Amino acid sequence: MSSPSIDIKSHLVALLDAALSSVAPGVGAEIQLERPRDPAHGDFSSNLALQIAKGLKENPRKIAERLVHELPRSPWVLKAEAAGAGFINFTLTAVAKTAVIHAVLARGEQFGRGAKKPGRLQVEFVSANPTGPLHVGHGRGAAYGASLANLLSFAGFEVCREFYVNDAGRQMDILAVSTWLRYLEIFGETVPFPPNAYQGDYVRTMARQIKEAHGDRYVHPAAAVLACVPPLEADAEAHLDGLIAVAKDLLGEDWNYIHQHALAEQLADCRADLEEYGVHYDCWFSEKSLYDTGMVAQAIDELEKRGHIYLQDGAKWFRSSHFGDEKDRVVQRENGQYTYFASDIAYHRNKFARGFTRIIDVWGADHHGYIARVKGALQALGLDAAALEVALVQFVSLYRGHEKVSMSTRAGSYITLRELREEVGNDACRFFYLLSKQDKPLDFDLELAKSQSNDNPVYYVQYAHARISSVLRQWGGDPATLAGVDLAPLGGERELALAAKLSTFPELIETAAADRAPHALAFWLRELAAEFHGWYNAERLLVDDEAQRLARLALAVAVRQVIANGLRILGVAAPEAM
RNA sequence: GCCCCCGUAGCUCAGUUGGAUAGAGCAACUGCCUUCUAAGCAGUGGGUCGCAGGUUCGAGUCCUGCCGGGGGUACCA
Repeated sequence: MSSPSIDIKSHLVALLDAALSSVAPGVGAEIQLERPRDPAHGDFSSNLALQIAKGLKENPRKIAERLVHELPRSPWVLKAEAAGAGFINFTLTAVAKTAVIHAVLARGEQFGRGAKKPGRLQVEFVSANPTGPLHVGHGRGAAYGASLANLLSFAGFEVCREFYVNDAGRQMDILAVSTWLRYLEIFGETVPFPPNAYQGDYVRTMARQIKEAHGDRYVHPAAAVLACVPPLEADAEAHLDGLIAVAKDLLGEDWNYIHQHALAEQLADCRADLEEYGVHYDCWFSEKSLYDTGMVAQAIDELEKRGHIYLQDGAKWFRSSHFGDEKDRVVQRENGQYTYFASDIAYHRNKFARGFTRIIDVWGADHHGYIARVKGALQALGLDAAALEVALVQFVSLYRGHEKVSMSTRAGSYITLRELREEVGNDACRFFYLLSKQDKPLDFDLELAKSQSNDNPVYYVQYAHARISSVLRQWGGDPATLAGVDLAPLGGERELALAAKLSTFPELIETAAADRAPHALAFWLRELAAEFHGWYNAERLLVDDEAQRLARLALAVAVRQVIANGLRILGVAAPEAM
């Protein structure tokens, strides 16, 4: 059933309720209990007296004292006292605090897992254009999204992790034409490489691969390519679009091959990168498939049927301004092509059609302007827009020392996620990202990350896990046999505090999941590790007295288990030795 | 101009949805390894919570207005 800590909480509520009906019959109040920050304020605290003081027109401190006086006795409560302005602080007995150790040992990996919750939930994250390697900004979205999904799953939700592949549209065309131009270069048919095409070396790599596989099959004279393309100087974007048009024309069916090859290469690289980073998906959803199956057209038709589409200047507009957006938006251009927004409408409509009851989109902060229009479209389609949550991940600014590293995907001059992982390490990387809330801009100093990689907080947490493992090796016994040991020898302040900390784990999972805040878990684990290290330094675990030794080992194993459970959610390894 | 996010210790950041004397890590300084891993521990110093009002028993937290930083404001994705 529920965790011991929650049982104790409801137990205390019952005690307070009894006292309340004795002190102030007929006065109703929602009894709140919280965990005080300051250990001097006990294990639980209630502001009940402060809440009812106004109605009773009495000094809250006096009410608190009377409530304390009327509290029924309990074997779990060591001390209850009025404090401060009128708080009632509870200190639990050692038995109540150490009970959690047995719970942890009994449930193991499942300790802290929330009860199964109704509904199906989707977390969509990263969803980067497969037009080049992932960069450090994606790394943040990946760390956040993956940890959030794990957290929600552990909290009891059914979760589907999804990557939306933007495999349709202009950006993919630009990648394909960039590849082709590099390919032509190899054969001496040099077309000036546009500054707004993809500059990265990986484009040259793909060009070489195509040459090795198919020789000169795709070569056309540079003069023919440039023949009827608008000049670069006049309009760089028109020039690039002209090159794409010419490429499609000259290559015919072969264009699809180059397009497909570039897509497959980049997507494979992206998947491998994320896998190495410990980020796994249940579903890779293709944007192109929305077009192929007619879902984009259907979604726009549906909007049209509902009367939310109008024609202007040859384009189809969605009346999003009627649904909270600043202005109306084009869904189908004058030239007949659908906009990105159109496929986004179809995509989100499809998410609902697949039965998700809660949809969490993790987007880069630069997309925040899309929230209103996407929600507006859902509403216009008669869907529950409130079921869509958007978590915005703010930008990562990369620094080398004091110098800001400029990041441009097209220019190819950026630090990739892979480079970052190699320099800093996967575990440190993921943990570092989670040490700041995703909705705040992050300055990531590479020099600092490297210099700090040795005392990165992640190692602090992992070290606690390794230390306990090491002690267990020295002890030589089977940790499983500790499940039923007598915990009475545990009475030290640090031991009880550590046990009390463990008992907050299930609550932490609940609130962190509800807040979509995996960073709260990272901070909590650091606190747990700190309490353990403090205890470890103050007391010896492998003492001569057997009863005490076993009790301490049981506590240590429980700590190790909870650290492992937490790190697993964050996608960080829990090493047996360091 | 309008919209969104942010402003907390020298630096990087938390702050339990309005609670008690605002906390960590890093950096600085002082101690602790012949005993289970010193990637550790114990301690010291460090604050006008951007500014000014307001709401109430009580504000870092909620409201309004300024100041400062970032992002957005396309028939791009």
